[in-house]
Amino acid sequence: MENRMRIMECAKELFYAKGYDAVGVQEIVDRAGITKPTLYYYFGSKLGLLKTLLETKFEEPHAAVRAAAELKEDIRSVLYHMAKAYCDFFERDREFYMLMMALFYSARENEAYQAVKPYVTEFYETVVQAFERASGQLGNMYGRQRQFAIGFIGTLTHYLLLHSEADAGERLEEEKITSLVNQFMYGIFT
Amino acid sequence: MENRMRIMECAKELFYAKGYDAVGVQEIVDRAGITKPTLYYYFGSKLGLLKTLLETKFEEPHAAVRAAAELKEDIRSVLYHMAKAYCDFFERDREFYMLMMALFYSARENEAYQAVKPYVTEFYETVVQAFERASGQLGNMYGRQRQFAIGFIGTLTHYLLLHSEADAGERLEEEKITSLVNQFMYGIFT
DNA sequence: CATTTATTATACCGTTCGGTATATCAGATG
DNA sequence: CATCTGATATACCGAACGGTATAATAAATG
Repeated sequence: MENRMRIMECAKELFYAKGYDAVGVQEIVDRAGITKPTLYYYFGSKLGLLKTLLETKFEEPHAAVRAAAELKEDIRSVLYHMAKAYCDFFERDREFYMLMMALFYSARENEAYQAVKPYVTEFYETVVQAFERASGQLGNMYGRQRQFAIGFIGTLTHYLLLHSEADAGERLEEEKITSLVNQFMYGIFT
Repeated sequence: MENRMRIMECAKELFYAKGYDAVGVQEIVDRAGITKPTLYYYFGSKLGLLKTLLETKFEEPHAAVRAAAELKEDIRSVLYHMAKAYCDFFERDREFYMLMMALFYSARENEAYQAVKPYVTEFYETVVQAFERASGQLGNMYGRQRQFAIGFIGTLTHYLLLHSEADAGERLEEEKITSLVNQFMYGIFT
């Protein structure tokens, strides 16, 4: 059971750094200090390893975002809490977060994309629902809930992507999150 | 020379569909109806093929966005024209656009990411400069040019990503672009 | 103590990987 | 016609790929 976790951790690091397809099973087991049959004993296949990794690490952060999305507060507060939960997800395990994003943006026919898609879709629907619940506060949305959700997630994910690139190690400041949410809510003329 | 172009086209389709690492050179030459030495004659390596592909297909759309970014009009108009040029890029060759995005979101140590990074960075700086040029119109930006650029690009790219997923073939409506730009400029309370 | 069960390693499978040495072949050039 | 040059194919390279048959080991169980 200890090896099982070490394998997942090593796989995460390598998938993050080099990409799912570019990493060989041999490389993973070498880093973990075990041999191939051990990996196949626990996960059955390279893809099974990826799936287990996603399942294990996704649930908790997603629950946090969902909790924020379901808050019975005004939309400003909900958006802020969602953004906060999302950034916490990023902060808690940047490698896993970046790995998920890379997989989601990867080729549609690739098995790694197929594996991550349900998780990201579920997350995305959570945000759409938050906007639907806020219909009353936003005037007539004309069915723009999806568009808002896309803008919101797009702004956040893109910011985190470029933040992790530029300030590799630095903490994400609270006020930066507020500023992003404000920009999203009120636009750029403020 | 005809083979050269066919190889690039086939490579683009396969890289888009399955991912750079997941596609073998053999697969590319099979689809192009030629053999490996022909590919290596023109491009030297698999990575050389990718680099040539990016160089060949990036310049023109990027020039269009840069032209929009340098318009001497008010920021609303500049943003609209940039968004329009960007979406045209997407429309002209969705596969190539999606391939670029996938590469940019892929693992940092991966050679495919290294290959695409300079192009996306250049594009990104173009947008940052558009916001810098508009400083006078936006009040005090407090150095938020980068943040604005990130939000702008993030909203656009994310929208195109999910649009291409949902409405695979459908044309991108003009008014949708306007709506996105408005959302970005004025926020969601309108 | 004997047996079972979970876990791990040795050694190997056939296939595919990116890449190349060499030869051919067609068209242009002297 | 002879030669040269650009373009292409045949056939191959060693290495790495994902995956597995088999056996050993170690701890728990009867």
